[in-house]
Amino acid sequence: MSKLSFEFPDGNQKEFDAGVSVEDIAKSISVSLAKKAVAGKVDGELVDVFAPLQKGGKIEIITSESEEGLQVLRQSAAQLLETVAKKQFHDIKIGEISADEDGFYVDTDKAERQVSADELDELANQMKRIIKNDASVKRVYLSKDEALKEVDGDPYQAKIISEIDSDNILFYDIAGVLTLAQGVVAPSLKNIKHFKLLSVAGAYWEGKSSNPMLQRIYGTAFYKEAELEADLKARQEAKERDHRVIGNNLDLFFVDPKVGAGLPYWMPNGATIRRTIERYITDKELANGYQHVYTPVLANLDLYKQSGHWDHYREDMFPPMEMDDDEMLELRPMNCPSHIQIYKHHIRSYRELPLRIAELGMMHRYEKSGALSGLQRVREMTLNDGHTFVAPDQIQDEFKKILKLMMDVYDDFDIDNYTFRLSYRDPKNTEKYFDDDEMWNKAQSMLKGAMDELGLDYVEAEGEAAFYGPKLDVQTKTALGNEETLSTIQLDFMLPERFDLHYVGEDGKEHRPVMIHRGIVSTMERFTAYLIEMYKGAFPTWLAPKQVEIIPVSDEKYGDYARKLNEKLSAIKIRSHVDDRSEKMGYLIRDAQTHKVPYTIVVGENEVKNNTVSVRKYGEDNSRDMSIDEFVMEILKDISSYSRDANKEKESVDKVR
RNA sequence: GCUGAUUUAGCUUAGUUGGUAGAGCAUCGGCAUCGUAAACCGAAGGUCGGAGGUUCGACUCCUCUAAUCAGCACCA
Repeated sequence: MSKLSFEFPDGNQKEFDAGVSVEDIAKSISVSLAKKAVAGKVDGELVDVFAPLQKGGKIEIITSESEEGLQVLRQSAAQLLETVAKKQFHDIKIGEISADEDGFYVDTDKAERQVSADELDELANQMKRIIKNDASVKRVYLSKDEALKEVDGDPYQAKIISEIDSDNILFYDIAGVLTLAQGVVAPSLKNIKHFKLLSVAGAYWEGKSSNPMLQRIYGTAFYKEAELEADLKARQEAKERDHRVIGNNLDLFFVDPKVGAGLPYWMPNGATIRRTIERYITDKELANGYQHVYTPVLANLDLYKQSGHWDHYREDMFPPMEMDDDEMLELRPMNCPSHIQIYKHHIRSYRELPLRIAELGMMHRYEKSGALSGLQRVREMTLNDGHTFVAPDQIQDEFKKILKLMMDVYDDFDIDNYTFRLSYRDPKNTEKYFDDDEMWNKAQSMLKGAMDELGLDYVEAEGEAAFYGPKLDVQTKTALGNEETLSTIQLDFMLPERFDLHYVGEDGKEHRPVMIHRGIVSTMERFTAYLIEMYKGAFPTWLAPKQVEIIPVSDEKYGDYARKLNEKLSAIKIRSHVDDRSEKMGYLIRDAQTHKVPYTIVVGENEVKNNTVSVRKYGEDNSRDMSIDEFVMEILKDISSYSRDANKEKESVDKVR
């Protein structure tokens, strides 16, 4: 029998006979380790404890303590859920089942009616019964033919089996039911003590919308009760962070179904936040060499035919309006063609490059109804858009400049939880994109090269590019954990070609510029939603709709002092307000706190006498007495520094030089 | 768009064997003028998302439709 060599995490090497299992290997170290082992990991791949190993490599024994141990627990729970689902519904079909850092899921398909949320409790009870009475898991290996026979009548399982590259297919026998292994299951189910079935939702088979939709059952599981409870609590808290909830509570925005889905209204409070962001980013861009413009939201459809949007982006566009004189007008889905018109309006010299055109450009996209979500996904949005026209040899430099600007802006907003994603076209589905292999390859490698040169980490994703070029996307997560793109920088060789753009070079000849599309603070809608969730509605002073709430202890006696103070603050553009409603002071303070006003000022007898204010900052329990001038100094400094800690400044900007 | 669920006063929500709706907060009116998270009393406010149907009678049952939510697919 041949020998296999294994290397342990501590560097030790050991040899075993081929066909040895992880359990055997663990036993050779210690019996207690073998007992604790829930799986093994060979060369980075999880394996069942009992699986006969056919090749050696780096080996790790997985116990409940590790990340992978948790994954095994969840996979076990998923496989158990599959078992009870099969017992409960004899005609059920099973699609993909999976476990990850968020929990686990099992895809099901039932002829009559899909599994409903009401049935989750019953399924969970049956899972518990098996864990209690019959927790052992037997391994059964079937040949491919036997396996296909076993899952007869279930096309999804048959498809999965047919794609397995082996004639030795592992099934788990749980309580007398065979389930195809779609991951690694622990030796026993007795560790599944703390789990919860969370919800059901549709999910396309194999993730393709052309395929039938299955019913996905979501759940989660932990080794420790405290961890499960913490997780459930975190899910609850995520809902409290939801920008739609906060937006309603703080009266920031709303969507009226009678007016239209995905068409948000900004209430004065939300509008103030948006206006502050807009002023900030406009000033920032003007200071960085951008020229701000205004261009029409409507244009002749021909413009979007020439740009390629009509061919490649029509699904996301509103249908054109046919006018009396047969002209077709289109609501723009993107601003790039508009800025191209600005570029083309004059003959451009190489001396003007890079030419940076920016606009808070309103666009309309016909988003699928199911995609709409508060301010995160809407049908009318205003993008912090910018297009730089550069000579080919300026691409790298301009890319870096944009990235530096972006990180500078992120610092001002305290955004530090994001990842870079290089988004390429899908090589298998090229008809979605402009057809020019050479340009795609060039643009993609240029982007990658720039990122590598800057030494920044990124992930690469095929099929995420814009139809006209590859992009660098900045990916963030919403409160509910969904990934979304915030900022983006896109390289475009196509539109300059399509619109026959040129500039006059030093040599007096015409040259083709390259376009860089970029959005720094995303759309006003999405960015505001992101900030609401990030700050949990407690906006830093410079962004807060109301910065100061002044509360007189008694309106009759101290109201005048409060109003005079308010005038003084308002005169220097501090967003201040006197709450002179005839309510008890405690009530007014509570109101200011629940609305997360950064500064609450109480004025009464002492303050009037000493010409001072009693200041309570949001998040602090104690109030401080200070003179009015001291307070003005403090809040002005707070606003001008974007409410940042002085020592935190400029850290990430330095990363991009 | 798809699967499932939901839709009751401005907001949050109660209301199952079908007999035309209760509450808290907010609002308004009184009363109180009060030192750091909700004083007290009273009033007004909904025909139960919309349309159609079954029924003597529907918020409660059925059909269609719209929107919202979870997720999938799609995306700033």
